[in-house]
Amino acid sequence: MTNVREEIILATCRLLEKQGYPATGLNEIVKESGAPKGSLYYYFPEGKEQIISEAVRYAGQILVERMRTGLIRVDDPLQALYEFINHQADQVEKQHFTAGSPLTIVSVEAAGSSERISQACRAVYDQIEAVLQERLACCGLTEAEAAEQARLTLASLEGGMILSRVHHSAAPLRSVARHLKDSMKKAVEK
Amino acid sequence: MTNVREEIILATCRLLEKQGYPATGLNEIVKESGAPKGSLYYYFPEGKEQIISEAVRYAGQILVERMRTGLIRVDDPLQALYEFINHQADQVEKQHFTAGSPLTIVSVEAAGSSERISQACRAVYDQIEAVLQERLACCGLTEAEAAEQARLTLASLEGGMILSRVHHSAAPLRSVARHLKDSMKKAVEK
DNA sequence: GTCTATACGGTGATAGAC
DNA sequence: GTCTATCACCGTATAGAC
Repeated sequence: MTNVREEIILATCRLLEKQGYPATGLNEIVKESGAPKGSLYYYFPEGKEQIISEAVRYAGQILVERMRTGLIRVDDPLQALYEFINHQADQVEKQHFTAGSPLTIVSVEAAGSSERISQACRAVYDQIEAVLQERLACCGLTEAEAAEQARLTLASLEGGMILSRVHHSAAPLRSVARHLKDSMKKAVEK
Repeated sequence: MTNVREEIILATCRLLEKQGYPATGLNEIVKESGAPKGSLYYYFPEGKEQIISEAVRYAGQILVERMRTGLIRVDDPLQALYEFINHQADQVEKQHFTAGSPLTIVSVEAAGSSERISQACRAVYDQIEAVLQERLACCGLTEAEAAEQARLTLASLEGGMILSRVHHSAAPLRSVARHLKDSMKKAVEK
């Protein structure tokens, strides 16, 4: 992958987190990336859908990897998850609450308009659930229980991101972190 | 409020749930509403931001009212919440997973671009939290505990809506409903 | 209140020179 | 690989007749 191509993807990711899919124009991407104007359709001959799809995959890959490594840095899975979400809250706070990977916003926007982009989003979500499930299975849950908990964790996380963004405050995300730790601890102990 | 004005608001709500804020054009609103072309800027002289803001407020009002009445139809607050979320899941299912009030998508999209619309979204979220908090307080929680649970419930709900939309399945939302009932029951009993 | 016409800029996309 | 020019279309918004 050449440098220019990657710059375009990175710039697209940044713009998507802030503005979403329809609001992000190709001209804007060119400007933000600093790429030569003629390069867009050279590297992405299938146009906007291709660029957005690849950006979602790219950002998703990074997020999944960050989760995977983050969740094994601490022995206790629940404590690890707690710290990971709080770390996410720190990041979002630093970036003035416009951040959190393009995933949330793009998946909602593309659900009805682009099957291609939707599919890219779904793939990332599935990976995230898989990572969570694998890590939560270490708590002594059955596979089905771990899968269920993973999905619920993901839902809370997404909701927390939204509320933090809307309220311009990291508090909702931190509430989610605390609550998930406590409630799952009880679920495991029972 | 004249009929035409209301039709415009209603049409805007429908389009917003499907497509979001930047993807919904004024021409599209005119067409969808069946309103006379000349009426848009007559009823909404401040343009697009005004239309969207009012649509968010309108849809939010309906949602809040539906929650309020839904949550008191059953004696047990937790059971009432459970049934309400499942009812939402039914609705979303019927509308091919493009529905769920314009709130989620617009709040995320407008967070960085329109303070006016953002504020309208925040106001609705605050009302929803208030309704939840009031109802959950009946479980014997302190006011602070009820507020915290209300926020967490809202986060799970939002996340569940997103996942259901992305997966074209009501399952995530139903998981959220079940889990909230169970986990809060334990929290109350302890 | 509503209609038509239009201004003006932006959009995604393509063609062809270099 | 990149640039420039250009396409047809869309967007929001406004003006003025009726």
